[in-house]
Formats: sequence, structure tokens, C-alpha cells
Amino acid sequence: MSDHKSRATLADVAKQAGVSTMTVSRVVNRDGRVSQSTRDRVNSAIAQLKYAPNLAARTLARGAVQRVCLLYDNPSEAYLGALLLGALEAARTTGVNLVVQQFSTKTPVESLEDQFERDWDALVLPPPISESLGLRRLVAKREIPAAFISRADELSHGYCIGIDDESAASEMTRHLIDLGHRRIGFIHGHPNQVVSALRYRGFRKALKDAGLPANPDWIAQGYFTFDSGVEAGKVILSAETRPTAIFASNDDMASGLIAAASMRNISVPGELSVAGFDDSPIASIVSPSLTTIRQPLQDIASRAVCAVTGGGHIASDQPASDRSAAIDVVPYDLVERRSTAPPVV
Amino acid sequence: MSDHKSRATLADVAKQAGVSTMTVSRVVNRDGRVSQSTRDRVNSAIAQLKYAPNLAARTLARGAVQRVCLLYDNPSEAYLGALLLGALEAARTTGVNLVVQQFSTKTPVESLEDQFERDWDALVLPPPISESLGLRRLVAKREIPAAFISRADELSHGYCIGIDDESAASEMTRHLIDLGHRRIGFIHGHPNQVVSALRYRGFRKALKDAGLPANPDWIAQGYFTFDSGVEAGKVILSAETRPTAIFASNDDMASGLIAAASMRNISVPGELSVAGFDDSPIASIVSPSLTTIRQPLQDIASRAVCAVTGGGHIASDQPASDRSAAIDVVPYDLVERRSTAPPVV
DNA sequence: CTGAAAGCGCTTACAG
DNA sequence: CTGAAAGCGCTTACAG
Repeated sequence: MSDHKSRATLADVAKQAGVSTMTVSRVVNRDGRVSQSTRDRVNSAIAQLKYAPNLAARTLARGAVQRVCLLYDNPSEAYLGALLLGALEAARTTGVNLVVQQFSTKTPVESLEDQFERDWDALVLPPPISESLGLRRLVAKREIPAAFISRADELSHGYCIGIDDESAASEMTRHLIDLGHRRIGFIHGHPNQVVSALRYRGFRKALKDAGLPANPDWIAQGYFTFDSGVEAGKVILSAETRPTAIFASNDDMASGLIAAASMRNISVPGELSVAGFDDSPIASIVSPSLTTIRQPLQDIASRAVCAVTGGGHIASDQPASDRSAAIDVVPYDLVERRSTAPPVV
Repeated sequence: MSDHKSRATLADVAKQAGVSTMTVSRVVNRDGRVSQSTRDRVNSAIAQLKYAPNLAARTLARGAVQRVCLLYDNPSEAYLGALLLGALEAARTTGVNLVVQQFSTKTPVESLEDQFERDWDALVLPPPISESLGLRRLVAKREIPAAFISRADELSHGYCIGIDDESAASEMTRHLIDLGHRRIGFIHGHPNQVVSALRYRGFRKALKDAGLPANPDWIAQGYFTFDSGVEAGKVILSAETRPTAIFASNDDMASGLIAAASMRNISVPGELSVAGFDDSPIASIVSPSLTTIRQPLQDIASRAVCAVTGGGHIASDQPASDRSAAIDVVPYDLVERRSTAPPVV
């Protein structure tokens, strides 16, 4: 009645449409077995009353998963921001609560075991946490609904989603080759992280496919930091014959590399093309802006949340056996900006 | 009974402790009127059963605010990340759902009016959205519970929280003066944003207090971007007599300024001290790292969410009249890094 | 200080 | 295709 004060409920809509609450519930939840005419009547009542379901009531009645926990290590705030945005979007549509919690790879896994079902009901694990073996074991043992944001790989239990780092690195290398580069260098990522090896492998593969050599003088170790990019740049750029392009395993290092080039008055991309990876904020800020690989983090996080909540309220058609472990590989984008160009002949 | 499958409920705890569910509820919610012995018994039952309240049931029973909406324009993902982290923390403790939604200052305010009470029940508004007059009017008119993250100022309705930009800028300027600088430049922020004027005012005030002149040759217009920092830097650094320090209104511009100095072989901080504002990610990445102002964004967002939810479930002791408009000013930090140093005499 | 009752708004079986 | 009943786990009055 009173438009003010309180929101419309199922009962209000039912009354207005002259049906039972059950029927309204069916319409709202897209249950097939409602006649078109009834459906229309209900929908117009919903529109009139501006009805929206009460999430708390629904969750309670369904006995549904209530709290999804997103663990984070200490990523950049930008990375975390993209993840959270996607996770929140999915949380809204599925009606779950999102809880976030810091978790160092050094934290004992046992602490999580106690929290399961007390503090949260499912887990979303971004890298590098997703690589923790102890965590994977715990998830399998306790059968915790979990989504690993990680490279696609064998999982005894849970859902895995991510881009194919190796093929992304190959594609970036091929991009440089296609521009005409023949002398191409590489800066490794942190030796402890799985993606470092994958990106290097992709680089080598593209080189090999093109029949190009991998000159050790043009390959240097980095640690994913700006400073390590500067250092690696100094090393590579002092080689007797310089490469005309260098692929750094992430944007922070690529930016450091540009700084190193600038110190030596080597112009980018005129005398040196630079490619990065991640499309982090610095990629657009630095000058020249970086050609890089972007992964759809927001989408990835969103799908991860949906996966552990059973994809929203629509019951899964798939047999449980198929859902105990599943893998999704999502597409990435090669973002071409101003740091790469054909070599000057 | 069965430890597995389902979580313990109030009833389980009540049974275990030999009391009514009401009493357990009182203990959980820290209601005073429970004898110590009963309280102990209940608490030990809670611990034994690993009981945690079902948020959905609580929200439903309380008829509490359910969904807080955080509007965002298009801030950096890092800024948004910090905000979301804080908001989620508060959402968890107060038991509300956080929904996020993009909102351009060009979006018609009316679209929000329809969403109120259908899509969300309260609003958290970071800058620059918080400055929108149309939005402020709407909030007042519909009496939407809202928290403005903004400079402290007059508000007809709602809660306002933020740092004092003017005094932060003064303090940064004083920091440079204390280091021994007498020739200090400034780069303006975007002319459309309120904080730009506040930061400039703080700069001028500190200069005036120290009896120092503000040389127009050392002041340039910027737009909060890296490139505008480069441009402004070029202008100021080509002055006949150069300043020994420059305060840029944000970190992106300060980074651009460092790049401009590097092009002219002016060493930072040797020949030029550079100060920024915001402590954005680039402040730690750039070389030398930036002395800057950090605002406790996470804490601010957290308090904003608590404010609109009535500070959690504990009923406010304050009369309603006091709560229709309130202002909180939170402390900032001056983070000293490597971009500022005493001038070389 | 403690408890019995009713209800928050929805959904899940169970009927027809 | 449609509906009456019971219940999800809590809290808010209301009693004592």
C-alpha cells in the first residue's frame, strides 16, 4: 500500500496480480511452468510496484552459499581493484556476500581450515596463492568449493580459470617479428613464479618457429620490479650488438627498461622497441606508452565467483562428476601502443 | 549433531548451553543483561560448535539496510581497489551487501532515483561524484542515506569524510621549506576539480607564512596526467632562475616532472626536489621514489560504509537530528621518500 | 536476568 | 499450470 517506507514484497506483487506468491516466485526465477497470460500480469505488477527480490530472504530460504572469500597476497592495488570489481559484479547477480582476506603464502594453511563454513563457504584464489600446493591439498581434502585463477593445469578438485601465458608471450614475440625485428631480447620474470617460465617458453617458441636465434647476450634476469628492469636493461643494452627489440615479462620491468634506454639516449621505439605484459596502470602512464598483453581480470574474477556459487541460482544441468574439476582458458588482448615499431634499417 | 554438512545455528548453541535461543542471541549481540555464568556457558558452547551467525537470517530479521552502493566514475584501478577493500571490510562486519556501479558525472541523476530501494538502500560517493550538486540535491530530497568522500564542507543532508587537502598541501610545502628550499615551484591540478584549488591554497599559505614569494615563473598549469607534468616541467625548468623544489599536485604529474628533469639532465633530488600527492602506485615505482601525501583511503571507505549503515548493528545513541549531517576529517601521512632533499648550496 | 511467540521475505517440497 | 503449508535462522517486541 504505502509507496513510501518499505519495499514491495512477493506478497504485494501476488496480491496486485491476483495470484499466489508461489506463482510470482516462479516468474521471478524464470521457472517455465507459468502460462504466458499469468506471466504478463505478474510482470506488469512487478514493474508497477518496482519489486526487487530481497536477497537476504532468498539466501536464507535457499540455504545457498552465502559468503565467497577472495584471498589476496599483496598484489598491486590496481590488480586487486580489477579483481574486486569483477567479483563484486558476480556477487551481486548471484546474491552472495564477498569477503576478502589477506593470505600470505607463508601463512599456515591450517588457519583456513577453521574458517571454512564459519567465516566463508567458498574460495577464490588469485596468483600466486593459487599455486600453493598446500592450499590445493586442503581444498581437495575438505572439498572446499574453490576457483583457482591460474594457468590451466591439472587440478584434483576445483575450478581453474586464466589466460594461456605461453601463447600470449608467443603472440607478443611474433608481433615484434612481424614488425621486422630479427634481434630480439628478453627479460625474465621472477624465478619463483610459474608464469615467468611460461612466458619465456612462449618467447622461445615464437623465435624458434621463425627460425630466429636466441642470443644469450640479449636475455637477462629480472624480478618483475621497475628497478630490476633498469638493471636488466643496462646489461642488455651494453651488448656489443644491441637487439632492436626487447620483450620484458611485465610492464614494470618494461618501464624500467625504457628508463635505462633513456639514460643511454637510445630512443624508444626509434632505436629500440619495448614490449611489456599485464597492461598495468604504468603501461599507459609511461612515455612512450607500452605495447602489452591485457588479461580480462574483471571477467576472470566474475567467472570465478560464479563457478564456486554454482553459477547463480540456476541449478546446474551438469552431473556433479563433471563439476569436481573444470578448466577455463580465457582470451587475452595484445594492446598495441607506442613503444613498438618497425626497426630502423 | 552432525558436525559435517551444515553449520551450527542459534538453536544448536542454545541446546548445548541449556538456555533459550533468545539468551544466545543476547550474548552474541553483546546485550548487557545476561549473567556472567550464563554468558560463559553460552560462549563455550559457541566455541565448541564453531558457531557463527547466519548473516542472511540476521539481515532479514532485523529489516536492516541490505545493500550499500559505491558509485565510481573512472578512477585509477588502484584508487578503486583501496576503496573497495575498505568498503568490503566494513560490509563484512556490518553484514551488508556491497554493490558497485559506474556513474559518470554526465549521467542523469534521475536514473539513480529509480534505483533507490530497488537496487540499493544507501550510497557511498567518492570524488569527483561527491562534488555533484545535482546528486547532493537528490540525496537531500529523497533522504537517501549517503556518505560523501570529499573535503569537509557544508552538507544539507548526509555524511562527509575526507582529509584536509589544504593543510596537507601546506604541510608538504613546509616540508620543502624546512629542508632549506627558498625557491619553490608548483604544478596545478585539473582546474575542474575542487581539490586543485585546495592544494594550491595550502601551498600559498605555507609560502606566505614563511615569508617566501610565489614566483609566477615557477607555477604552471597541469591536468593531473603524467604528460601534463612533463609539459609543466618543461615550462618551469626553462625559467631563467630555476626553483630548487617543485610541488606537483599529484604523483602522476610529479613523475612527469621527474621525466622532464631527466631529459634536461637535472638530477633529482640533487638539483631539484620533487614532491607529489596521493601516494599512487607510481610514487613507489618511479625513480627516485616520490615524497608524497597518503590518505587512508581504505579506512575512509570503511567508515563511509559504516556511516550509512548506522555503524553496524549497534543502535546509535545519538539523536536523529545529529545524524542528518555529519563531517569527519581524517589524518593524512606525509610519506618521505627519495625525491626530496636539502638544496645544494 | 530469561524465555515463548510471531514474523522478516523468500523457497522447497508436496498436492492437485 | 497453480497454490497452501512449512521452514530457512535470526530478531523484535512482549512477558515475567
